[in-house]
Amino acid sequence: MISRLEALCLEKGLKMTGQRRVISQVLSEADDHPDVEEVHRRALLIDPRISIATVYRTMRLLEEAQVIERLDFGDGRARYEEAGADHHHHLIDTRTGRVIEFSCSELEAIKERIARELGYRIVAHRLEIYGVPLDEEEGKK
Amino acid sequence: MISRLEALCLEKGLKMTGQRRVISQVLSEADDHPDVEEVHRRALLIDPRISIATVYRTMRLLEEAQVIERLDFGDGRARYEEAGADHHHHLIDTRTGRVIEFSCSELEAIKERIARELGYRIVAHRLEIYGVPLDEEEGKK
DNA sequence: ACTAGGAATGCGAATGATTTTCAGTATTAT
DNA sequence: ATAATACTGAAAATCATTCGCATTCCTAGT
Ligand SMILES: [Mn+2]
Ligand SMILES: [Mn+2]
Ligand SMILES: [Zn+2]
Ligand SMILES: [Zn+2]
Repeated sequence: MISRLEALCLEKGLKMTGQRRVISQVLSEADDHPDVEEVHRRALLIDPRISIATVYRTMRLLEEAQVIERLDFGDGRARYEEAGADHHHHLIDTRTGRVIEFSCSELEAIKERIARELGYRIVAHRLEIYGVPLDEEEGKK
Repeated sequence: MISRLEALCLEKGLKMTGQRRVISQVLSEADDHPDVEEVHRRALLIDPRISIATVYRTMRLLEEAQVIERLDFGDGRARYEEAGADHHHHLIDTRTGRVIEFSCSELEAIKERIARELGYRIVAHRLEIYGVPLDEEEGKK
């Protein structure tokens, strides 16, 4: 039972160590956007001798290998998610920290058009929406 | 000759010290997106005894008072610009670091619609495009 | 399976941006 | 002018992340 990410690492010819296998598994099983500390915490449950430095190194390696994506939700730390899934963006509930994913082809098209009009080819982009639930608002009135 | 930002600070009832006056002036005169070090550098030209700690404190104060906006272009440090101007986003040239501002009401409308559909009211949002010039690409071919 | 050599790990120290602490100083209302 | 209070500079503290280095682990070649 090798994880999706482990398979990807093998394809890319990365040396597979025990800790990389564990971290790959953690990331393959994650359906959220964990930060490094959280990945480390989950990795320790599988193998209690993985150091945080190795998690940092591995996250960077996987990011450079394009198998995971680094996100930034405005607090100081980097969040990660498996790459390759459908392109999407995030709406962050500022009250609870809950993250909702969304995608919108119109948005992507407009963004492409804007870059083209400005004479640029897009190499990356980021879009995040921070919000509060509408129903909580009603409650206040 | 009090600067725009100084006027805003006075309106908000902030205590006006020499260093705040200087930093307000620097920010009022800026037409780019300086980071804290750069604001400090420019402030020192006006008054050479302003400490970087005070610049950090004042930037935070001004941000909380909503007279400036904090930006994040992906490198580790915060950038700032005067708030209140027309809402816009940024395209960052990854080769040169050049920043191009743009705005697009369609984009804003779609973003509002998405949030509403997800049951949220937007309290903040960010959109940046990172790109490389099209003409440089042609040159390569 | 065995081994050599290069790469990866764990630990702690180093970094870089930002914040905080604290003693001294400036600002504002009286 | 004075007192109360907020602000400042300098250095220490934080926090996330990276690095240095001695040790250990893979993997290709035997
Ligand atoms: Mn996601
Ligand atoms: Mn701008
Ligand atoms: Zn997109
Ligand atoms: Zn916008």
